Amino acid sequence: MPETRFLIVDDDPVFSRVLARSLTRRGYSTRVAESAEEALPVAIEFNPHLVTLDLKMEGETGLLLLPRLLEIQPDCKVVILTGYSSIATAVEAIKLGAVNYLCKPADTDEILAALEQEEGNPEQAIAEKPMSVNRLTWEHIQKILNENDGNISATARQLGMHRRTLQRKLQKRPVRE
Amino acid sequence: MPETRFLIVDDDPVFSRVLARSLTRRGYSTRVAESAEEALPVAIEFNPHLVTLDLKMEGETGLLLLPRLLEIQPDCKVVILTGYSSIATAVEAIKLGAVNYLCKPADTDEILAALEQEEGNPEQAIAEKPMSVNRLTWEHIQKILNENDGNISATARQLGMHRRTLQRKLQKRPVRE
DNA sequence: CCTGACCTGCTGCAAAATGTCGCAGCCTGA
DNA sequence: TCAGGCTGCGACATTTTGCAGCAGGTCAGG
Repeated sequence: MPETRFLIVDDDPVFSRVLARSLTRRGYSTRVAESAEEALPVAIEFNPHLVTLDLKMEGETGLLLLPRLLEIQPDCKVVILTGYSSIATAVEAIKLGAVNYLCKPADTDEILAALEQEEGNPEQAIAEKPMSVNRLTWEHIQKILNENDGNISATARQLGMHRRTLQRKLQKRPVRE
Repeated sequence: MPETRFLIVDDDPVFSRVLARSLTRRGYSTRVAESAEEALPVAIEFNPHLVTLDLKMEGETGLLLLPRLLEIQPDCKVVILTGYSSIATAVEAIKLGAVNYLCKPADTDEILAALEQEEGNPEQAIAEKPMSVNRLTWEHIQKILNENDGNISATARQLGMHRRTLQRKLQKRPVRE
């Protein structure tokens, strides 16, 4: 079988290494880029079929890289993989052409499944429980932050909360559950 | 100006009515459907330009309705609007062709903004203030509390917050801001 | 009538989150 | 180069929580 080239874009070396090993063992040819800036040239040269892309990285965000990646490699499948997930960025990512959006931690099987999932299946189960207040708050913050292009000060003002507080909230993980 | 037809698909009559009034006041021609089943014939006859679609409804889910709606009206813009949001369904919805995905509670401005976002509308009258986190939280609490017939304990459980905390919050004002 | 299962209000305390100030470094447009 | 806006962060006084309990009330079944 012809090799399948897999590009991992993530600034967490530990995560990247583990994933890369796991993929290599499954027969993929893998490459790792540790930032959006680094990823672009690698993508041009490596010409990957599949990509996992972290959103929150040092420097440029993955959301900016995504369209450029697809411009270069229109056929490659990109799955977003992030620890700071939110509906707002998920919507953005899918609109920009990602084939799926996963929350870390995600194991290799999940990632591959997400990449291979062809068309949307409307079967999705809908959560029976309403969102927790914390979750709702997180989603709202992400959404407004997004609208403000990541400007924390402006977001805090609109949200009627102190910049310091927003800052602290953002450093934490999104609400699990 | 030619009328813009707006279809609201939601099984919460209170919500639908409020939204419909608000939209009518802004010059839209509105119709309401209370279930996915009911929405289809209405859509065929009404031929809407814009749609808000609730995911979790009695009977069929909105996610199943979405593709059929777009089949009938390929040009209409659908925004998903639900209180039971999740990243998984958000991804699905966007893949299936929704232009956006919002978490309830969302006000009329948000909904319209979400619908227009896609249009490459460079204008983007950005400014309407988004809801403050506190207000959002308050609205959400009220809604869940309502669904639970005022049962504080049950509500607290669903909301993932301590009963005592909910209790204290409820004693305070309805959020000044 | 008693009992168990829940709800509700309320008190106290310790832990965690927030509101405030301030400072220094960075950019950016004037 | 300067003014002004953003960002990260430290420190500290306040508030807001999470938790554990207690007493009373309601309701359904035994």
